[in-house]
Amino acid sequence: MKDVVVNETQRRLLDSAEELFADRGFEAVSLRDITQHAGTNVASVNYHFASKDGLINAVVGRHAVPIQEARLKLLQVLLERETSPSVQEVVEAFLRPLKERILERESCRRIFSRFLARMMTEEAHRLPEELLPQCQEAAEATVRAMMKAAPHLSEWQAYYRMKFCFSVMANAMEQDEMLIQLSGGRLDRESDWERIFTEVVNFCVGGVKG
Amino acid sequence: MKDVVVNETQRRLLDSAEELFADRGFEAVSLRDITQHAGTNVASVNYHFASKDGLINAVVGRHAVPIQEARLKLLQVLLERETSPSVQEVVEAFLRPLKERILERESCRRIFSRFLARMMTEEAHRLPEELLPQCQEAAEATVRAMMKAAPHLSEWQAYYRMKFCFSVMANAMEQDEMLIQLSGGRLDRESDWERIFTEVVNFCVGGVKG
DNA sequence: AAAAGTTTCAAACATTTGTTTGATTCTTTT
DNA sequence: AAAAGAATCAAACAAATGTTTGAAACTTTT
Repeated sequence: MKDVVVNETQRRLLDSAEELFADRGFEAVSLRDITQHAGTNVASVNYHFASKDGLINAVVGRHAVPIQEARLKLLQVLLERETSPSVQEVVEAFLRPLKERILERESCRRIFSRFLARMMTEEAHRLPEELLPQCQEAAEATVRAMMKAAPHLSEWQAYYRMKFCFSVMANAMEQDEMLIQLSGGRLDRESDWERIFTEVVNFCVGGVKG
Repeated sequence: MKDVVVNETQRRLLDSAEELFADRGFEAVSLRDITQHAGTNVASVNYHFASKDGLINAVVGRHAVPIQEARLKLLQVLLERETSPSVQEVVEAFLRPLKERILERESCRRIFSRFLARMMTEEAHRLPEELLPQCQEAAEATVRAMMKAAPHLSEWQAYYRMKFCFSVMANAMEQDEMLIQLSGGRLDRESDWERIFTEVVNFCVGGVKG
């Protein structure tokens, strides 16, 4: 996963793709939409990223890589500390890096939300190989930290609860469109991300302690 | 949402579609795949369900309608009772009907998981109109019951926590493919649904109490 | 049994999509 | 400045998809 962008065209393609994907979803955006927005030729995507899938993975990777790095760093601090971490600390180490990134770049929220959903709509629910090792590493660290914080959990339980935490976070990242629709207008569009994140953490901490 | 299937062809189409969609996802399955599997003509889908989307909604609706009915019935019992329900009771009323249905018909699990993900990959994250009123009704009842069980929650919080519960349930319903991949084989394929559901409820109860 | 209706069917339609090609321009190396 | 390599481009490719059509077969009503 080399995230070094050597070429200006590559950067423009990534930026355009990110913007359009975030807005309309991966399938709804054609290569022609992207290249037009980026002011390049249709062939440029295949030249620089091998395929549309390659482009999607690159767009996601640009966020995922630094997030996973930050996540791992925070978790390692907790793991190397002599005193056991609290559940709250583990959950925050797991979720904060994603939250921070979203604060910096709003499109990251919608890209991730769409990317995760996309994994589920496809035939097999699999992470792209380029991202897998880092994800595994972070997942293992999270599980280890979680078991240190809540020793009553089995490894199986810890994996599932990590997954649950991630589910909550992922779904919280979605446009709240659906919640507005479901509440029939009782909920307005005014939910700021900071406030939602607090709810996410509270829910997950409660859940992990379960 | 008329779920009365008058026609034999309609039933065959729904059954075939459900099987194939569950296996491969909505996009990956073509109308030709479905009609071939059902032994009907390509045009039959458009004749009986107006469009592929109509077919998808009908497949989902066949499960969603009875689930929402059961959910509402359970919640109404809790709401009409003089003593306040416990959080556990509310969470179970909310999640059990879905779980039971999945036990009866396994494909329901994968269909729902895929359907929800599909909503998120699409341009706007919206429920189909046919399903909306029932979903709203059940959502409102859930929120009311949840606020009765945990009076410290605001309406805003209750809506979000309901959403979180649903997220956890929905993601738990996925193939655990991803978790196996993430754990690098430490988790085997042996996670039975009953056990997972218990975890889901525990997590959600902890989360709602938060 | 004729008429009206519903349902089925083979075939065609109309687009759209990601991808490849092969020539051309630009950049770097020798 | 010549040669080699990298990047861009217009155009064509190839294949799949949901949808429509209009006639034929079947069912129900009169």
